[in-house]
Amino acid sequence: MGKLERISMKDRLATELRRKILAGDLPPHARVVEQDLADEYGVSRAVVRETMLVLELQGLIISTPYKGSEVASISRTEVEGLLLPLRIHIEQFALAEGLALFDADTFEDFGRVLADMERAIYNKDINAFNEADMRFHAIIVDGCPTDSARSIWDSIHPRIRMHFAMQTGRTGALSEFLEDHKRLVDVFRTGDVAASREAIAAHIIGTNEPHLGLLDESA
Amino acid sequence: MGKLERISMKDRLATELRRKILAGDLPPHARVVEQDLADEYGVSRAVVRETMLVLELQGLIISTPYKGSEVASISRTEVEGLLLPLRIHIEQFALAEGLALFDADTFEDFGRVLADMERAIYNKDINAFNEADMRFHAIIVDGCPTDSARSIWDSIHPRIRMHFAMQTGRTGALSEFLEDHKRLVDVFRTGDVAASREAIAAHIIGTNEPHLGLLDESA
DNA sequence: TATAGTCAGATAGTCGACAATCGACCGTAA
DNA sequence: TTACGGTCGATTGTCGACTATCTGACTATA
Repeated sequence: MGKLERISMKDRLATELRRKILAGDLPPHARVVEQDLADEYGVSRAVVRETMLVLELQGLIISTPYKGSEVASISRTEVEGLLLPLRIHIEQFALAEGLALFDADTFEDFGRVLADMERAIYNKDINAFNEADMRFHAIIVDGCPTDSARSIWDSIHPRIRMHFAMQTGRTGALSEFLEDHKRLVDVFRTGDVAASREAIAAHIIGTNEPHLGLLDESA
Repeated sequence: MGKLERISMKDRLATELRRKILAGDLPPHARVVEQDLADEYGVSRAVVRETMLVLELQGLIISTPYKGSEVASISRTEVEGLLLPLRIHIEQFALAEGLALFDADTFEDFGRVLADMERAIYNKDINAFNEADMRFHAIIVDGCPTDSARSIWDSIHPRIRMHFAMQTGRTGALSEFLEDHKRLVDVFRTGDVAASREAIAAHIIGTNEPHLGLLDESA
């Protein structure tokens, strides 16, 4: 068993709950009770509380003192007006600072993610595809030597993903979406920072703006 | 005693520690031990841990599993390339969404902050001035009906403030800085969203860019 | 001497229990 | 009936103790 990595219960639980929220297993406004989660996952409430705090600061959970917590709901206004522009800026910054540091390992990572995307398309597993998409962009942000980039990205990105997880119209365009990522990697390989910044912005806008037809108009 | 507000120990401790960090009482790389804080403030380690988690997600603390935590240090690159642009975008968004909702109460709040700034200048209390400055911008962000604006602002702003707290050259220009805020409020009163967005961007850039002379070149 | 093994102290990770608070329900009286 | 006030269950806030892990020092051995 590859037990090399020592991950705290808090982080594992946060990952699991995030997955559930993004997959729709925990829909917006679903009530979340600390003790229930503690029982369900066999951990203490202290762990659950720290997990909830993380998710709250990432905007996925809203909690009220002595009353409880519930899954947040994200509005279109905040995604399009606030979160997406912030995300674009972060990823552009990460490329400006980090593109020159991309090495063979980095592009191997990209390759693995692209392969996972293909597999997800073959299996028609949209959650797996979304998870791969998230890892794709995480590689970009992690490629930057400035740690806050990843930290801020983490606090913004889940909300965006959650918003679009509520949409259903994306499935039809998955293969086109994959091609878009492949083209991005090609641009990165050239090492051209300005072109890469342009490309990532166009990618994020193009794959998230509803009027381009990748997403439907519901919600 | 005005014990109307019911604020959790976690939040009170977070505020206190943030103040200490920003005031320089806890300088970058200072070691932070949970049990010591628990003893010092007479709370349990659980409270301290949740506090530290908040500060870590806000980028003021770096913690390593089983090893401990220390106060973070912020680089000029990340402030100027990442944090300031993000902050400008957030406050512009908040004005776009919230300016129309500014009412008499809002401007009373601004008035109180401006008065506190004058008092701080009179007392030559730069920490009090900075605290008032933070409240000034918090009013803007809170004026926006989109909650994430404040939540993201909270996760970005402390780092910026921390960076400039390390600088010393600001004192001489405090009165000019106050006038800048007064002019901002005047623009807000006109209700002109575009002008307000312009003004806030100019304000943030102008009061933070070192080359304008408000700050020295050290660090 | 140099290296590996062991131990002890410090510190974070986790846990179960107690205290505080909230909201709903219920009884009573005007 | 309706408003008021008390009780009670559910849930979060806080605590002290136990466990796991890390680090550095000490020791044994080649």
